[in-house]
Amino acid sequence: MSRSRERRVTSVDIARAIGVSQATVSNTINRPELVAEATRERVLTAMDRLGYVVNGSARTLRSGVSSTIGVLVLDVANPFWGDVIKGVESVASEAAFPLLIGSSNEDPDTESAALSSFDSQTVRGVLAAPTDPGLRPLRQMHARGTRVVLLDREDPEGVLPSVSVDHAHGAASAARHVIEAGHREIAFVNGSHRVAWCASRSAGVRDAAAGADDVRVHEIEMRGMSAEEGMRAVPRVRGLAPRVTAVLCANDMLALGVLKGLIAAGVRVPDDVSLVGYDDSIFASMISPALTTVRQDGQEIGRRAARLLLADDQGRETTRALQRPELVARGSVRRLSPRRNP
Amino acid sequence: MSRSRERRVTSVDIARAIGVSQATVSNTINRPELVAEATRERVLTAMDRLGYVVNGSARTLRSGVSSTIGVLVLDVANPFWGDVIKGVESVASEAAFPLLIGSSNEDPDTESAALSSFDSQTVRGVLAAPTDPGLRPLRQMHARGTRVVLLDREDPEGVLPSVSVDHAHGAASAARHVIEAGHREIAFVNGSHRVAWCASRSAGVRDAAAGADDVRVHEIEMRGMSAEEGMRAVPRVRGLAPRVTAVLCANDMLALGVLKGLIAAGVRVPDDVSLVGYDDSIFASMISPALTTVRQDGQEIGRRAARLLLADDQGRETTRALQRPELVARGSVRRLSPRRNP
DNA sequence: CTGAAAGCGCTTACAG
DNA sequence: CTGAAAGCGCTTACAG
Repeated sequence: MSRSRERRVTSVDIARAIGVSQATVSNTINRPELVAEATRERVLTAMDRLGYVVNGSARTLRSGVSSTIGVLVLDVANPFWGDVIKGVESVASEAAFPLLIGSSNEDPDTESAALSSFDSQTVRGVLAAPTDPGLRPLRQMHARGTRVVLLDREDPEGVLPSVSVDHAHGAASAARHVIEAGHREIAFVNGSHRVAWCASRSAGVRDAAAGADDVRVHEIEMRGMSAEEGMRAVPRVRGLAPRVTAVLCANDMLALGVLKGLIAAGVRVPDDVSLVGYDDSIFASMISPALTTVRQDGQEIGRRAARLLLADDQGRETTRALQRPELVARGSVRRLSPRRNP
Repeated sequence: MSRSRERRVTSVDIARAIGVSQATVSNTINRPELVAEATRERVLTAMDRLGYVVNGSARTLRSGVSSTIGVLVLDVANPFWGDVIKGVESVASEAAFPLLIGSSNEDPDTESAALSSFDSQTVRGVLAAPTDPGLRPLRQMHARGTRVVLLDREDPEGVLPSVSVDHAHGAASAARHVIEAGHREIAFVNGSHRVAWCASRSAGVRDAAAGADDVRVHEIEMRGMSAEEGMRAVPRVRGLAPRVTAVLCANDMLALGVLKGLIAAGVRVPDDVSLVGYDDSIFASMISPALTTVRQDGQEIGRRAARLLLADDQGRETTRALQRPELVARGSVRRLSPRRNP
């Protein structure tokens, strides 16, 4: 009835209740092998009966380490990052490590605010997909002894470990797929090059094009990577048509927008123009035509990053994990010419 | 070079550096109006120069309150919950309140583990979408003085505040839409009734059916609510056919699976069978046919819940916010007969 | 195997 | 307006 906020029960309460010292209570939690079986039983029973839950702040303050992990993503509402978080969560919760979440929305100020908030919680480690190209705040935390693992991005200076994706490889495989199908004039609807992986994907596409004859890539750099931005890209794509016969996109959302815009303009996919996305989002196989795309496994990235963070050794061998995205061929690409090599 | 984990700078370091007391440092952070302008300046400058960041554990331990908010969702990887988290995050980050995230995956044990982890962090409050129908752990936390706001669910006993969605209303509007279009034999592919809102939606569908003549609802209760489960439901739906002319689903993912299964079986949507989803997921407008569905705004739920949690008063008036989902009519429902009322 | 004591870094009355 | 002191709830050597 009353909103009596009863005082929380502490380790002293437990100790008093059964006539042992506070140290013994602490030991049965943290070093049970030091405590006699009978004593341990009594402590455990009392903790259960009184509803004891350890005060994490006191523990962290005293021991100097906490078990919470900070995760900084670009956008919590984006399903890819949701998958990454879920992957992290699955390994962290096994070890009973709480997760602190921040979303930078690609704003460096928001990012550094989130990181310094992690810092003041003295997190055990940070998993971060940084926006700030300089990685300054992360390097500082690392220098101060906090473990850091970069997500979906490598450290150019090679000091911070990372779990990233070979974006250039993924984008190149999309480009090769389309070139293989006989396309020669290709548009690439990309996000801003200030986003590291957009730049990598651009490089991948260009590499693939350079490795083939007569291929030309027309890159269109958009501000965002939403379906709306994809629709906005369509007039520019059509300005390039009819020469352009294939459109590559930096993600499935852009591809969705391009598809919608193309259909609205009476352009048929893949009959008139072929289309390739990136992400293999949940809907990619469901739209019509089914979208050819490139898959990267967000949960796996999250799991590997969390394991890397929690590994005792963090040896340099495993320190730069690189996932290879794979092409998922579906119905949105049309073969233009017979294979050149029979 | 060296992995020297330099000791973190503390408020004592700041105090010593400029010859003031620790209390003055603390005051310039927490009660700046008590500190002379000149002193304040010196403290601030020193903090900046030395790279001071407050130790949250010490602060929480001493003051007895922390600012971190625990958020417990059913599944971080589900876009709806991603939206909710984003909404929470947007108001929490304004107030510089860190977010602790837990994902129960609808398992009561995982849920109570996450909650007790929140508990030991002495969170300022908890936003939770509980799986445990008894709400026991949440009531305990509430009794102990922790603020609790239920997400997407009401407290039957009326003591815990909540921000929920009128699921019955949403489901009823989907059913009415289809009845209005002339359908009389309706399948409802639902999740488990142990999930509170699945039960509510079931009630809403039945209510709508009861309000019309000759309408029969065949509910199919699945274990999960993924696209895979939706595909698995198709044989059972077809067992009901050809009588059934419309299929309602508890979410868009199920609808997606049903759609896929139906197409694979050569059933045309909406020509042979009409289909309605729930959520208005990002892909709903993009699939073919565009999915008629019911929209609930996850970000708004998150924002309202966070505001409710942080409100100083938490008066009883605003304490049970209820969002009304709205029907989004698109192409997946076919009108069977002319309107009955001209 | 158990206990007494110190101390982590803050905030908060309380004096002055 | 500023400082000295206590204390939040733990963990951790250290004695015994």
